[in-house]
Amino acid sequence: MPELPEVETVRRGLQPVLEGARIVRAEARRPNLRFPLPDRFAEHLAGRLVASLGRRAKYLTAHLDGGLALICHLGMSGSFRIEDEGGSGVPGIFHRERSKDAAHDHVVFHVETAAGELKRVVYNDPRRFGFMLFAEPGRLAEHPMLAGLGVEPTGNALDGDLLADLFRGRAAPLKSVLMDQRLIAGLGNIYVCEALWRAGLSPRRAAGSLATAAGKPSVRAGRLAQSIRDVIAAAIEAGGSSLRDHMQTDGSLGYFQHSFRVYDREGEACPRPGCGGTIERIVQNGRSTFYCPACQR
DNA sequence: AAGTGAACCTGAAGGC
DNA sequence: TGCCTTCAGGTTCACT
Repeated sequence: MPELPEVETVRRGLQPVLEGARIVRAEARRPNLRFPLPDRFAEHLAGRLVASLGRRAKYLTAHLDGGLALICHLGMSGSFRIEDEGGSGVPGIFHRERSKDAAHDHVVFHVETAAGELKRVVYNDPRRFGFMLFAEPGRLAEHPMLAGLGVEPTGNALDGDLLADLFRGRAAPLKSVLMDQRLIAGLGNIYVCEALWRAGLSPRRAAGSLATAAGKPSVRAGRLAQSIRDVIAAAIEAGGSSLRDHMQTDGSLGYFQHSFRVYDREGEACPRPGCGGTIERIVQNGRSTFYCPACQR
């Protein structure tokens, strides 16, 4: 389920259980996800205290005591859920669904929370595009997985001038450049489509066309930067997007998918007042792009 | 160097 | 009902 807003929602869901908790025992139910799990993965985790949970782009990070950090990526289908130890787990989920799902429960953390409760934190990932790796906590930013990442699309760092700089000289379409994690880290297929619609910019437009002569502000780049920040902030606020009933750590659903303006809306009328266009689906770099050819130029 | 497409893996949905 | 094809929120690798 994971673009940046979904990963941030997961982090916030895990935080109250994991921060200050002791990992009593960890289980790796298979040797690998996308990559092999680290050697002696469960042994290294047993007994550790979780100092804090963080996020960088779409990566979750956990600082553990004793000089160890865990880096986790949810891939395409990864999710965490929290269960009471010995209890029946998430309420409101059909048993049939749960037992089917359990085949993809790949990693289980048995923890004692700061409040002394026993919980299970279960990582489920049918497609296994996710992964977990160890790093040195003081050197997270230099870890190969994180070192090359671009700017976070939240906060003040992302403005029109920065975008114009990043785009300068690039012939590739806006869609592919915005998906490039080395430039902006955390956007994915949904939020790129949504941000471009909000900015009224075509996903096919050459990214370099938003750059201007040095020192001259680009109106379009400024509009795009604002749209990106707005849509990411709104999605985090809504608890992310729940496609295909993907749930948050507590079993509840994010609801930002109801705010999609173009994503997965091929053939529908463009929601921009007075536009009158129809949402189209095209394929760019092997991924679906949804946009309105009438108002996105 | 930059840009595109295939590969990784499983499940859901739609067509026939 | 069942079989087949297509598609899915991500990343990386190979190729032009």
